[in-house]
Amino acid sequence: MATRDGKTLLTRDDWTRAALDAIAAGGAGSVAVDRLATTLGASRGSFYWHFKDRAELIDAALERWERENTTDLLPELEAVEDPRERLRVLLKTVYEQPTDAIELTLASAGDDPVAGPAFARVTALRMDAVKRIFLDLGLPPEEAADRAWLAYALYIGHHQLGRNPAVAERRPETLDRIMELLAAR
Amino acid sequence: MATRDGKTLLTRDDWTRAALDAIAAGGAGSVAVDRLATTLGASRGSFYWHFKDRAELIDAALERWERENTTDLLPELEAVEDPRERLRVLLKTVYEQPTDAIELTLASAGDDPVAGPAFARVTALRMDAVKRIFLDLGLPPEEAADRAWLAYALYIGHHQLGRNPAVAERRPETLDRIMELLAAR
DNA sequence: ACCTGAACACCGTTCAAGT
DNA sequence: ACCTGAACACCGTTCAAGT
Repeated sequence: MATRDGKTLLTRDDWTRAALDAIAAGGAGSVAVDRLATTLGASRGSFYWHFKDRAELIDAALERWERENTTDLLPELEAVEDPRERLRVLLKTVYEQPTDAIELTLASAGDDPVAGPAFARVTALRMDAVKRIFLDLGLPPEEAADRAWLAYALYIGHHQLGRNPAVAERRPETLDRIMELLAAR
Repeated sequence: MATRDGKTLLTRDDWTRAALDAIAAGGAGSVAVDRLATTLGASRGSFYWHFKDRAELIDAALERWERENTTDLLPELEAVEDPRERLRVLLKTVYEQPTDAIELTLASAGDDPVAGPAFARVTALRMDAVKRIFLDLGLPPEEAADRAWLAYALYIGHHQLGRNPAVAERRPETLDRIMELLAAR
């Protein structure tokens, strides 16, 4: 770790980690170069040596999250042989975990030039995994694709709805019935 | 219409309409008092005579949208007697209409102090209407509530996913199969 | 009653100058 | 190679002063 006058020099990674914390705490909108600089004990100017601009910082942060939360996790799920069980594990995990703020940032990203591409990559990987479940259940490809869309839209919508306390009260206590419906032949 | 030195005096409504346009064009984040003032040919200071702050402006804009897009529209849907047909009409409308930018802003609002309450109100009204469809189809209340959650989460997720061009390509061409699944006994 | 204009704070971005 | 500090633009908010 390089230093100067007893001060630790900052790395690109330091800024990225700080940005990811900020996103988790308050969404992409709350990433402020100014605030991060103060937190890290550097000047705003310093930031621009490591990154082209604010967008590049957010992109780097989301890429890191993507690796840790999707690319590295999917193989674990795919290891579950029985497709019905795989669906159950997936829904349960999704349902029980508190809503991840970064997940929501991505979901709201749409065609945003910064977060949009990250959202598209993550969604493609996951929706394929869900479709495979339905294929393994014996459904024809078209039907499997439809249900993957339904299931993934449910996932996104579920977390979006859960964010609002008043709305969250309407959430079913158990996903059993929904799970049955999704897996129906 | 009051004037002074040949200039039209602005009303609260003028600011609200301008804000709604801005939200539709770029989400709530793109509502800038500064820009609106320039557009309307007034100073920023003038704005603060009509509104307490920026949040109050956005709230007023969303309330207007809410009236025009939910409160006034639901009775029309409820007029459809046959619940199966009512579901079909609802899904078709939702599916065919291009994604409304304000709809997305609301969906991403979560527990945001400004847009959150508007989101909660709209969601409650609509989810009740969807639940009534399933009740009318003869499902028990619990089951009807579950499916209303599923259907509404699908709605939210569908539009969220559709925003991203790469993701939107995976959208099923027809909702027929999903409609069948949702309406299944 | 409604508006202006100056002031202050916050933040993104650039850049010459420092070590 | 990495950082500072000043500069500029953009924007939210306040407020004394104007009509």
